Order: sequence, then C-alpha cells, then structure tokens
Amino acid sequence: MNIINAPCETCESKNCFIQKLSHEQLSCVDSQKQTFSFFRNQNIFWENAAVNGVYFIKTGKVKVFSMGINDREKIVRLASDGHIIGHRGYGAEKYPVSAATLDKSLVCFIDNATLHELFMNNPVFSYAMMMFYSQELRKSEQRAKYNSQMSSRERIISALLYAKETFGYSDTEAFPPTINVHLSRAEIASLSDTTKEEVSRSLTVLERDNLIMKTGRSIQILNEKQLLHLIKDYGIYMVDEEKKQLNPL
Amino acid sequence: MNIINAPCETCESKNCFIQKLSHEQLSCVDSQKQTFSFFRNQNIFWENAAVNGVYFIKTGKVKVFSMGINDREKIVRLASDGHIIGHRGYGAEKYPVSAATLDKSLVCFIDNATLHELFMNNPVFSYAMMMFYSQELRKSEQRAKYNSQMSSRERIISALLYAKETFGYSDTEAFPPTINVHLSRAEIASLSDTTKEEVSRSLTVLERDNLIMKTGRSIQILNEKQLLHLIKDYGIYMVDEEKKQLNPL
DNA sequence: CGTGCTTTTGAATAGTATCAAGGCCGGTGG
DNA sequence: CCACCGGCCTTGATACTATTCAAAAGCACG
Repeated sequence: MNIINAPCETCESKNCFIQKLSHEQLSCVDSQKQTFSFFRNQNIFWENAAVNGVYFIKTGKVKVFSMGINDREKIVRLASDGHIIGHRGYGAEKYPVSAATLDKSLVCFIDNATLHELFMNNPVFSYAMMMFYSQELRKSEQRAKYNSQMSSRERIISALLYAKETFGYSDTEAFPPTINVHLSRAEIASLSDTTKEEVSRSLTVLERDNLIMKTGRSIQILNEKQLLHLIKDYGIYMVDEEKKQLNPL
Repeated sequence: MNIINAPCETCESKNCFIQKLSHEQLSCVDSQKQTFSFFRNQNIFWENAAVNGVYFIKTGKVKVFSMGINDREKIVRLASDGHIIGHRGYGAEKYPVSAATLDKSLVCFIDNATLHELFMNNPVFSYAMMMFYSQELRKSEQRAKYNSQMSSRERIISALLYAKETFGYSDTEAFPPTINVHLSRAEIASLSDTTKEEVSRSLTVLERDNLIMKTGRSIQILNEKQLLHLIKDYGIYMVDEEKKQLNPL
C-alpha cells in the first residue's frame, strides 16, 4: 500500500467530485489527501470500522458490500474511476459497508476535517454533494423496489448490465464486446440477491439463447437490446448517475 | 385543501428540520411556505409530477410509495409529525414517489427557490440536510439487504415494528398498547414486500402465539421483546433516525 | 338488511434455495 | 512435462417457501 500523491488538477478522472472545487480549495485538498495503491482483492476500508473520511477512486475497480444474515456478503455497489466511496459512512460513527478492490486501484483519501471545512466554506460544493446523496437515495430505493418484484433471472441480467455500465467494455472495437471486469459467480449472485447456482444456470440459458457468451469469468454481451427488453427496461435504475451532469459548480 | 398558515416558531413539531434555522430565516420561510390540510386518503403529491419543492408534516400520518411492476404499489416509507417528505425528488425533475395521507394531516410546503436560498446562505443547514440524506441512504440500503435475506414473516414483523416506531401507540397507558395507525393488509404487504394473503396468515399465527392481538385494522403488541427476537434484532434498521439527534445547528 | 369490499383460509402451483456429485481449470510440485 | 490438488463452476434432484387462484366469511356503510 504505497503512498503516491499527485495534484488533483492533473488527475485524469474529471468526473470526480473534487474537480468541482476552486483552485485554492484544490490545493488545500492536495496538501491533505493521501493516495494509496492497492492490488486486487484488498480491502480499502472495513464495515464497522471508525469513519475517518471518504475515498475517491483515481483509477481501478471496487466493490462495496456488507455482511448480512449468516455472514452472507451483499454487494451494494460497484465503483470505478472518479467515483466516491465511503460516503455512506460520512456522518456516522462506523462504516455500514466494506470496500474491496476487484482489480489493482489507486484511491485517494480525504479526512473528515478537510471535508467539513470544504462544506462550510463552499455552499455550492455542499449543494452538489447533497444532490448526489439525493440521487443515491433514489437509486437505492428504485433498486429495492425492483429487486422485490423481479425474477432472479431479471435481477441477474440487471447485474450484468450494471457491471457493464460501471466498468464499460474492455475493447470497444471488438465484437462481441467483453464486460471489463472479472466477477465470480458468487459475486454476481450477491449483486443479484440470489445464489451462485442460480447465476450459473441463468448464464447457461442466456448463452444458449445467444444473448451472451462466457469464457471463464469474462462475459460478452451479444444482444444488449434484447437483454434490456427481458428486464422490460427496468434495469435502467442501475445506471450510475455519477457519470451524468450534476448541478455544475 | 384549505390553506392555514402559522409561524414556524409556534409549531409544535420541534423535531422538524426547519426548526434548525435562525430567527430571520424562519420568518423568511414563514412568508413563503404554504400549509395545507388533508383528509384521510388524499394524495399530497404524485409520482412523476414535476418537483416544485418539499413538504414537512406538521401533524398527521403519511405513506410514501411508488408504482412497480404490474402497478403494484410499493410503500417506501411511513412518516409522521415533523418529518420531511418529497426530499427524494429534490434535485430531480420528477418525484420518484407519491405521498398520501393515512389520516387527516397538516402539511407545509416550501418551494425549490426558497430552499435553494437557505442552502446557499446557511452552510450548517445544508450540512445537516446532507447528513440526513446520508442517513436515509444507509437506512435504505440496510433495509434492502435485510429484505433480501429475511423470510416473509420476519419482514412482516419488521413492518409492524416500523409502524409502531413511526406512529407510536394510541394510548401509552393501556395494555396491551395499540399501534397508532390503521393499515390495510395490502398496505402491510406492500411495506413487507409480500402479498396480502401472506400478511393475513402471518398475523393469524402471531396472534395464536400471543405476540399480537388484532381487531379489524388495529393491532396491539403483546410481546415486543419476543417480536424483536424473532427478527433477530435486525429490524432495528427500520427505526426512523429523524427522531434522533442530528448535528445541531 | 343487503351490497361491496376486505380479510381469512384452503389448495394447487411456481419459483428458488439447498444439497450433492461431477467436471473443469489453473497452479504446484514432482 | 505431466499428474495431482483445490477451488470454482455446472448440473441435477429435492424440498420448501411464497405466490396465485378460489371461495367463504366478516365487516362497514348506505
């Protein structure tokens, strides 16, 4: 876990929230923030650990999850370049979730005190952050609604499209395009609120129907339109709104 | 729907967010806000209607819900005196949910422009509101997690305790105490992500086991401790954090 | 005292989870 | 280089939970 800081202004993740700050504020962040490097399968923070601040993903792939009944892992969110993680815990004593890397990643940490100062001195930044929380709440509840009303197969399809939406394709030229992340069957199941066996079965059927192809853990999308149709376009709720335009500062 | 305004300073709902504002700001709110009176079973706002502002419940009982697959109503939240509603929509084009009264209610409306001004001029207020959203997000996701891992009976028990937590008991002296709200079996089912038949069955069993009593739509809690035990104390997530201390202004 | 809506209860069915066994693949060590 | 080992994936059989459909009973209201 090496520390390799670099100024925010030169960061390539332009969709990062921090990029909305002014010059002076950015340099304030630069002086405080810490950038950590992680390998695959390392925890960034742990559920129930004290909340000291929030993290921003400079580059990489991350899953956010928590332990449920019988220590069943439940993945709450996938996150990628420029995304904020740990914000669920901000304002609470302990993180309600853990975060772990799905691939090697660079992650920036900003502590509570610095954030609080930014929020107090920049109402527009606070407002943007508040709107982000509002969006996250809407997404979370829409997801809850559909999860309770969709079949397991529909939820699995939603999970695949969500992964594709978050991480994109590994080679945009190639056809069929491959989802740019390697998730185990158990991880897909955790995302979809079902079991690994059910995921396995559904993926087999989807392949048989020429909607996807699978080789090991890599999954290729053959017919996105038809997949969207199968979930009656409800899966759209999964799209990460962070990428979209928020109220600009 | 009569309009009956009264100054916020004299309002009895001291847990209302607005109460955190300064004197001057309160009078600013007073001059803009509108207070509406509703009967039982009236809509306060509609899903997909344009968002013009947010509402605060002065007194009353409200359900917040949205339409899912096959027009199945899904109750997202119950709310009572001092609670804010419509905040899910704030920042979006359209409300993602509807709100309707479960009982006659007085509701105050504050428009987007006024809110925005308050947020821009009072960073502490913004911050408190942001922390509220953060809490709502945590609750929503914890609920999603448990909903996917609990049995239907456990979810039904959670829903009952949530209703009790939100609306309290109608007579705190009497034993057994009666939950201070009348919900149909279908509404309990909607809260619990199950069917009205399943609710009916479960309530019958719970009564047989001397955990509750039911007469029509009123439900009395005989053994709260045992009910909590049956849901392994997971149901605590349902408790409305609005009542608790937030960062004071 | 009907009439219509909600609730209760029963029976049949469908959808998933669980359990178990075998196959595949990648990594390791002989 | 190949054989072996362990973990993950696939597939099948089974059990169970919850939904659906149907019918009867209860209740509220005119």
